[in-house]
Amino acid sequence: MKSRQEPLLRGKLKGYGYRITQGREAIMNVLADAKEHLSAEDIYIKVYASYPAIGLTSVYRTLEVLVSTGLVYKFDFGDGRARYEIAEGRRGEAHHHHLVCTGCGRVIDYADFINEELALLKKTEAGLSKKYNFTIINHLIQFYGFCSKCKTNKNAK
Amino acid sequence: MKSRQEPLLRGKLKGYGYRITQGREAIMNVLADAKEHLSAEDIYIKVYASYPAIGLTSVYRTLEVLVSTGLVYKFDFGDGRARYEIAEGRRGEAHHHHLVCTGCGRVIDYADFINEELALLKKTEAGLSKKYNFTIINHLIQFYGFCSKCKTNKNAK
DNA sequence: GTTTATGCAAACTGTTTGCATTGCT
DNA sequence: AGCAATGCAAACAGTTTGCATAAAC
Repeated sequence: MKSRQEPLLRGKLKGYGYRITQGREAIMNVLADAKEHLSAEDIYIKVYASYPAIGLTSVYRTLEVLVSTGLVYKFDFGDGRARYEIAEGRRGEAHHHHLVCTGCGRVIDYADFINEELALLKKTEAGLSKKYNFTIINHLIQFYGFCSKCKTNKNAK
Repeated sequence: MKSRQEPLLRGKLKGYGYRITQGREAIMNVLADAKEHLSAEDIYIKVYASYPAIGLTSVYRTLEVLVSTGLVYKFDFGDGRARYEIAEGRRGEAHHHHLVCTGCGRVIDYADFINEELALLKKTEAGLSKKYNFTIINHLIQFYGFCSKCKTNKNAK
């Protein structure tokens, strides 16, 4: 079921002067196919299935490269474990932001109001960039609260 | 120079049914007086100065309580160490968001466009809240990029 | 007096690093 | 051939936890 046309990241990474290794290729494929936000270990496990020679260290090092080039986003949802997500999905899937449940840790992607948000962000970025002489590469918008399940059973403290 | 009127958080914390201990009081005072975003260890050190009986563990535990009640915000700027900031400053200081330099880790608070941002956020929150049946408690907006110093010397990779 | 909070030390967890080896190009 | 990337094991850092003691209420 996994259609794998021209690998998305492969060419870009190469363009930055990095070598394409089996491990990196496998990691990029996992990221390209991922529907959810994956932790480094999630990625390691998925890659391991098709390429058992992989090491967790390489996953971290490759992710660092991908994040630093802006090809992959790194998120922190507050559970002490970073999550990674490809910047541009297979078909340039809609940009989205996150709703993070502090009760159970569930993360909901939303794209509602995203156009308005992006319009304002663009304007804000331009202003901030000028005022603070700051080159903006990326942004992060997250809402925290309680999801439908957790709002009912707020017994747990 | 530290004016300490009616402690801000004290009453609120008590209202939640928590006991007011010397350690907690000292922590809350440090947070109330803080101008910057403090890490748990920063707080520990500052509290230690006036109350050497404090333990780092208690700092963590108190912060957890304060964050869970919404009295204090917890941020992650990507350096693997959480930062804490009082939700409402001494005089209800202006709400702000962050500009995070991925080069040197510097964090700039900005309040520009904040009204427009807040207006949109409010609207977005209302929509999301309804659509996903999600109770929104807090939000996080951060821009990542390179500050004036780091954009010139991007030698370091 | 009862219960919550504390400090200490040890445990834990995710991530990073040193180094000799492998494998792209 | 030459240098970047890898894996392994060990180091690391921030945070959490168990437990007996102390302090709020």
